[in-house]
Amino acid sequence: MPELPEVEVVKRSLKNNIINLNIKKVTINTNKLRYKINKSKFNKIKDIKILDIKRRSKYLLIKLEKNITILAHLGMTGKFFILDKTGTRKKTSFYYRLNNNDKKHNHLIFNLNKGKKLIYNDVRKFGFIKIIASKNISTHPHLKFLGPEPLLKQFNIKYIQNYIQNKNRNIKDILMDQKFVSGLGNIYVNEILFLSKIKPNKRTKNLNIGEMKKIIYFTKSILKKSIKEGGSSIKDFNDSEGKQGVFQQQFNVYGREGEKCTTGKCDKVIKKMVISQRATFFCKSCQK
DNA sequence: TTCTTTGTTCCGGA
DNA sequence: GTCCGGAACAAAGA
Repeated sequence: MPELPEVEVVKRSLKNNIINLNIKKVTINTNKLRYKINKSKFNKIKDIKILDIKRRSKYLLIKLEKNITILAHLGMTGKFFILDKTGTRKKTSFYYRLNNNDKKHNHLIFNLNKGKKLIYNDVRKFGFIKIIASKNISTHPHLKFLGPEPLLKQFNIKYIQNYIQNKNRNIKDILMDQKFVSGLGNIYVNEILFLSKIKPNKRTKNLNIGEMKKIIYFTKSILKKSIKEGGSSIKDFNDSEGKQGVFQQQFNVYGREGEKCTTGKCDKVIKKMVISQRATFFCKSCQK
């Protein structure tokens, strides 16, 4: 369930660990992830240096020399981790929920110089990795229609007002729509609407300015907080020793069906229902 | 065996 | 043509 903050955390970790290394060889252990893997394209990235790592929405962009970019999406359970030359997993923050012995789901292995390996592991294979031309990134089908990054200034009141004009959708649906704003998933949208005190099935035409302001404020603040904490939408975040992380405890509504409302001013219980095809948690009393 | 989980895409009806 | 909601899809664990 990596959403924007988790992908950002992975990006930063990779940036600290593999930039300026060369790709020596790529071992591919599966025919397809979300999409069929084009093995011949991966064969062409031998002896090419990793220049930079970027993020757009929930996509990772590993920029290589020679106008090549590795485009990766983690899907539900995709993760990257790094092994050093002794085969020890590097102590970085981005390999949650990973069993050391789980070689079965190590689908791609990038052998780098200095004996390092970058491994893509994905239990459910809903993620994907593609090789694309760097110069075509903004027009690539996966990226072309993405809405603004929620942490940038383009995500503001005027933008929201303009976008929802003449639309009759519920606010949860539109926040999860990557064309409207890119990078939010089910978990963060549940949290944003709880903090904004707006019911998830509220029609966007019934939102007032104050509510839009709250959505913007809490979207930005919760994403920033989560990035700072190292990514929190992972249910069972483990550190390198396998100890459970503290972050999964910090959701206010997600996964809290039947528990007392966490505002502290309300004695009602968190309800769960399906809205926009996804598990939706909310407080009937606090969210209007 | 069925249900659940996710982001993304596609399709039918209005 | 456009908008909206629902279904489908991927894989695996409970």
